[in-house]
Amino acid sequence: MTDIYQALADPTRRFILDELSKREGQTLFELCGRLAMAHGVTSSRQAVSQHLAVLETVGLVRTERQGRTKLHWFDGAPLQAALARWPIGENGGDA
Amino acid sequence: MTDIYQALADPTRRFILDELSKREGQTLFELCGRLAMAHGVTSSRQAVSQHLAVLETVGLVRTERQGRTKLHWFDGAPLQAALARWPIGENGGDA
DNA sequence: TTGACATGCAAGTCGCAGCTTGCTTATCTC
DNA sequence: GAGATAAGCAAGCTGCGACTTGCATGTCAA
Repeated sequence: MTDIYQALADPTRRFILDELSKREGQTLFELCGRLAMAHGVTSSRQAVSQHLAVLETVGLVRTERQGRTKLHWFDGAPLQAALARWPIGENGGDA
Repeated sequence: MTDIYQALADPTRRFILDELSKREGQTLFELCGRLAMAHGVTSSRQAVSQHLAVLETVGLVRTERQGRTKLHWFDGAPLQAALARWPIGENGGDA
């Protein structure tokens, strides 16, 4: 339903990826705090949770349950495939 | 208003980039035809025009007027910056 | 077991992106 | 100039995505 491009379209989700790429294995609560601190994101816990679900669906975030907490990891692999779709940088057309 | 990630979120806009990266300097009408042929995109001329405006705003498409036609070029440079935001592939965390 | 903590689920609301419709502008040909 | 072609503009409609609200589930500590 949701593809990786749509997942990246939301600013909050990009901030989440920022935080997860800086510090892996964060819980939902930890992430909410860091989003507020670093990016001024005031989203509620549920909102962040839904964003994480989207990111997990498209493979940008991997998760692991530990007791009553859920840890989240960033996975940049899907980005490579997504952006390899078009030529980057040099396309000696008119330059 | 619109950033590059939001610009990439729409499937039709991605098809437009596909076509423009395959064949540069296309007009709006030419593009509409190719979108229909190659991707089954049935969007109207106005819809495609609006998509092109978005792509031009974020720098993924460059244009040049020639008389009563307007030619469009794909520019992949903004993709590079968008990519560099997160680590791709190897991030020696837990591997 | 009880209470507190961390997360999940589901329905409802609201705003905006994408599309259409109709008209207008600009350029070329005759 | 008149007509045809290519594109631009603006207002209105509609569906979907992001958020909230309320409650349910599951886990740990006492």
